[in-house]
Amino acid sequence: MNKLDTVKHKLFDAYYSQLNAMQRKAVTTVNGPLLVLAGAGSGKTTVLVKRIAHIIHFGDALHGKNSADLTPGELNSLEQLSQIHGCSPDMLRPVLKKLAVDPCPPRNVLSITFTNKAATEMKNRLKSELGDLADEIWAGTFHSICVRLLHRYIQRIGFDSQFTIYDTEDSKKVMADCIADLELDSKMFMPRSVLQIISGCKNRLVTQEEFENTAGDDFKKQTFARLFKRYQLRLANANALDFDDIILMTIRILRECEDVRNTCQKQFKYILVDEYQDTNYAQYILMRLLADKYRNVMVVGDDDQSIYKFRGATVENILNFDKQFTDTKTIYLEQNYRSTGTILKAANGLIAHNTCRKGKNLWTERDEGNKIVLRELDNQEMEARYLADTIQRMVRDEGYHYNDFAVLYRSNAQSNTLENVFTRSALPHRLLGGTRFNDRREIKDIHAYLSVINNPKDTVRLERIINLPKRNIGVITMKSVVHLSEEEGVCTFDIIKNANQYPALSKTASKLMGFANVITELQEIAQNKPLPALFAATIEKSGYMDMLLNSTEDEKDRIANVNELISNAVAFTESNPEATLAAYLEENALVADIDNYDPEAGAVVLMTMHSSKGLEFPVVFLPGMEENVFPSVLSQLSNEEIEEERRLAYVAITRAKKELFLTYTRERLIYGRTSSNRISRFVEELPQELMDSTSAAMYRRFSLGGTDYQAAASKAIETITKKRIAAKEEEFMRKHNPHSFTLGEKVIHDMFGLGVVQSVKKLTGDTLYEITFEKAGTKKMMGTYAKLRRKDAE
DNA sequence: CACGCTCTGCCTGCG
DNA sequence: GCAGAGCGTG
Repeated sequence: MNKLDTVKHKLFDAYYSQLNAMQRKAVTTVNGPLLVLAGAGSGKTTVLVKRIAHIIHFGDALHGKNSADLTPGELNSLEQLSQIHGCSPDMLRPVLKKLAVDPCPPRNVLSITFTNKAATEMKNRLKSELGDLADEIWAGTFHSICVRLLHRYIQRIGFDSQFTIYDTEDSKKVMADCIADLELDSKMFMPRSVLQIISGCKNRLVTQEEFENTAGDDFKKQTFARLFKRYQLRLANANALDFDDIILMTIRILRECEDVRNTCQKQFKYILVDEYQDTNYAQYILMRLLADKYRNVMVVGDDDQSIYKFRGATVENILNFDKQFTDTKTIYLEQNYRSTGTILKAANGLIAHNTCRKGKNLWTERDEGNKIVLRELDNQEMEARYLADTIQRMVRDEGYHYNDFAVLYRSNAQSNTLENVFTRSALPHRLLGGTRFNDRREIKDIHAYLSVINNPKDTVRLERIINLPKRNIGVITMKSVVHLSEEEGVCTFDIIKNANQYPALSKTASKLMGFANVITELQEIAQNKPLPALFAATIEKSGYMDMLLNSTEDEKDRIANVNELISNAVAFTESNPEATLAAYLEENALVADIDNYDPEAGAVVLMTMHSSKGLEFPVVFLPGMEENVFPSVLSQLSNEEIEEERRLAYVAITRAKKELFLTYTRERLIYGRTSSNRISRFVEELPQELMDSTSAAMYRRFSLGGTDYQAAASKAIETITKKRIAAKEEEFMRKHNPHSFTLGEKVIHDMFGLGVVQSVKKLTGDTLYEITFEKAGTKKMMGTYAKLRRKDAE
């Protein structure tokens, strides 16, 4: 190492004296692919922020080649500076800037996070680190970044740049319509599950055609393929994208348009992705497409905190990163600044039971702290009371505040009892993750009006509001409207506007046109007046407010929420110079949560373990540590799912800074019936010496008493459910697919008579059967062409 | 076309 | 135990 290098290292070590050696390494390694495996509470956000600042101020100052214009005198003065201790970063920065190698303009840095919450935090911290420079950085969620790009380029693949974004509920509505279109049994094909399959395809970049090709003669798959196609068609007609499409279309543009790809690749010289364990395949491809020119891509994540596989995340992204990007440097951040030694040991002990992991061991300089408390309670009511009492006691005797406590549970259903008991005990608490403001019915309704005003092609939203308030326009009328729109090739709104021109609509024409007039009138207001006025007019002229006011039920919450929306419009107009309706709707489509978790609120916080990711609390309670609750019954099928649950437990445990309480009950109400579950395997997997001894004794007793009968019972239930599903599928196949037969089935052929299926060989697009006929011997024939009928043997 | 009754299926959840 | 869907009736 030459003198300059030595001096540089010393100076940067001083500049980053607040960071540990590994964090410093992550911050200063800026060129080339970099994988940072950051354990819980290891200061990864700090690393991300400092690294971006480093890239902007100094470029690759530490490892790049400095232009050799430092005089020996300058070098000496640098060396002297490096020997002074306690130089503040503000003093060092101007000096270090002279050593900068290709510092990067902020507009060429792309920082991707998963949630809006994380994005906001990132932006705030960049702002305080970099001041106004931060405004130019491309920082946001995958979706917000893609939407920005789509606005610029989506017309390149034949879409209108004024697209609408459909949320999950809209998508469900579209899918329900598709299922109805194809006259399918709605019990066989539930919108939710079909959408899950389509989303899975999109996440893995499987196209409709590819999916269709793999379907073979599996009728169910074929039907999914048809629904997939129909769904996309309906979206396209409504000029709408679902959440997955936002990523997908961006990829399509980058793949298909070389010039756009080149522009983007040049634009994003440095790319940083947070929570990389939560990315799916499509997002990986997107990142690749953007990063392929410079390959300056850093991903940060923790394979042990991957808890979103169920929604398409593939932990393989983080596990394989170093194989996908050659000469990746890997840095482990294993020093934890959050939890006590005991809590960390518990977390390490638990996660060690997982097999598929990179392997990482968190450590801390903090002291051991208190043992983990485990308590058995009679039922969920007692459990909630135990939590309330313990919290009250700790506030009274140990100087804690209410906002020091978090209660984390596996499923939202558990929150009910907790909330009731806490309210009764006058314990200040806040419930997170219930119905979000934007998900409330009345808010969705008004947003639907606004969406239709903005994009009349938006049939889904149109159907939502056309009879709300009641205008006596029913499903039948809308069916014929949709039918006409398909026939005439005009959008549904145009049909409604000119309803009197269609004989089929003669009965309801005046009602339809009345509705169209309201929308047209509001569209004019949208053109000429500011947003708050438009919102007020929409609420009035639609008759929505009157509907609420005249309701027989108490709707004061809804009225308040609707009025709140007008204040939102005022706030939006004030903070956005270009406060168009389109901009408002777009922001609201992407902002899923007005997540105002306020640590200062002076209240105990209740939320799911999932939504606690990224947060920390001095004291954490984990109620419901029972098999079939946590791990959930529904995840007991495969080891993979159990490992994901275990990671969830790891996440939950590592939220705690000082104290951790685990509770389980002898009995619990699940789906309205009492059940008794044995203690969670995750409790048994914790090192016993870390547990509070009094409770450990109790635990052993219970554990020995409780055999696997419950597991056996739930297995049985699962088998029954599976059989029921299988039976339904079978019935469906028989009904819809007369050319498909199973092994051993009796069939009738027009010429050969009665036979038995000997073998089934699936070919692309058809199936080859070998059938032994009573009279004609064994024949091979294709399912589609042979005139085979099923012999219903009952 | 609206209302009320019965039946079913149920986790976690970012955009 | 509860919400949402489906079905039958006024």
